[in-house]
This record gives sequence, structure tokens and C-alpha cells, in this order.
Amino acid sequence: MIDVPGTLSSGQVFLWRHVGVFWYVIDGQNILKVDDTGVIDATRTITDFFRCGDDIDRMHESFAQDPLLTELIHRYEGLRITNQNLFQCVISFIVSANSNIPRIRRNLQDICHRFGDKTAYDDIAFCLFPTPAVLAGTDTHHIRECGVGYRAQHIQGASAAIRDGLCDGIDRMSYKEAQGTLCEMPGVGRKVADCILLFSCGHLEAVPLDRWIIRVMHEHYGIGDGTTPHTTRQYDILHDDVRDRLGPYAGYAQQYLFKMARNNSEKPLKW
DNA sequence: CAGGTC
DNA sequence: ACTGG
Repeated sequence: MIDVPGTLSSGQVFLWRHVGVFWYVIDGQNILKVDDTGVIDATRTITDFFRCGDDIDRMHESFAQDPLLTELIHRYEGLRITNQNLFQCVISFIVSANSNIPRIRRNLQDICHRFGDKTAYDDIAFCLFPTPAVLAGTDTHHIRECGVGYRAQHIQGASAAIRDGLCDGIDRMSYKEAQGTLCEMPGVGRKVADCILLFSCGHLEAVPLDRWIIRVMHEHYGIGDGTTPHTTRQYDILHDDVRDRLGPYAGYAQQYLFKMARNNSEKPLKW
């Protein structure tokens, strides 16, 4: 059973809306209609957005020797990793760098309202996510008006790269090969690449090392020193240690730990 | 200070 | 270095 609201509000998906008993998710040019069980309809092809094929029992077994993860998979039962539209995911996490989740949501909504096609579904008005060509052809001055600041240059450059085919066939690449491809885009470093690799490319060994996870890995596992790595080499060393410790479902483990860290923080979560 | 990058 | 909770 999928925990739909828990998954949508876990910092991996930003463009969703709760209307009545349904959730509507903007996923590229698609609108997904979701109820408590998962995706039930869509304006385009239905995607396996909640990765229903993942072997959750097998994941539980791989966490058996880890008391913390064993507790968290019960506390947050039904929390899933999503399988998102690649381009929207790239832009989402470029926007996320050195920002906060309420602001990321606002920035992405503004991008849809200014540059995405308007449509209606179930008599509700929606704006789709713009295509790579549209954002690539937009002056950075106008992208900046969405509140993204200096990230506007990165958004335009990454959009042009994807429009020109940089990421074609990325689903057939290995983790490292896909990472190298993604990191060619401006605004995409190791952490943002790991988000894309996990949430769009299905690489469950990808572990986005953000401030929260870095802190948790230090405090609960004694891995790293709790500070953000500032070179790719530092990031890679830490990533290897973290992945070795969390196992083949490290990406899932990361999402449970991220949820725990944020829920335990002093500040009430705003979204 | 915020799901980092150049 | 942008930006706002």
C-alpha cells in the first residue's frame, strides 16, 4: 500500500495539488490523477509513477540488520520513491540548490504558469511543465522573474542541452555513465545528479547527499563529519561509504532518513 | 539558513 | 551570489 500524501510531501515531487479526495500531479506534459491507492488516471499515458514493481519485501529484508531503518519503514510505511518526467526533474533540482521547499514549489509553479501550456482536467485549470525547447528559447531575464535568482542561467543552459539530445538514451546508461552525462549540464553537480538518477532514472543506489542526510549519516552511523562536501572527490568518497552501509536499496533508505530528519527538526514543516 | 553549484 | 520564511 502506497502512502500517497506522505510520498508527495517528501521533498521529491513539488508540483501536486490536493482537490477533494484526489491529488493531481504535474509530470512534464502529463497530469496524473491519484487517489489513496496510486495513479488512477492521466491525461496522457499512465506512468508507473510510484514504482509499483519495486520489491518492498526484499527491501525490508535488506534493512533487517539496521535497527533504525527497520523502525522507519514501519513508522513511514508506504513511503515510495517516484519515477518522474526527466526534464521536469532536472529543472526541479537545479531550482532546489541552496533553497528551501516552499520556495522551490513556488518557483516551479511560476515556471509552469509563465511558460507552460494551460489546460483543464476534471474541470480544473492546470498549467503543464514547459518543454525543453520553450525554456531554452526564453531569455534568462524572464526566467529570473520566477524568483529563481542566479539559477536562471542554469535552467536555460540545461534546457538547451536536453533539447539538443544530451540525455537521449539515459535510461539505458549505467549509474556512473548517466551521472557523467547529467553533470555536463550547468547547475547539475553530484547532489542534483543523484536526485535525478534516483527520482527519474530508477537508480536505487543513488543517494542524494544533502545537508540533512549528511548530518544523519554522521550522527546515527558515524559516517563522515556532518559537514557538506565541497569537492566532487569528497562527495564521491562519502557517497561510497553511505551506499555500502545502506545497501542495494540505499536510495529508499535515504528517503526514510530524510523524512525522519525533517520531522525531528524544531521548525514546523511548511507545505 | 535553505534538499549546492560554479 | 539570488531570495524569502
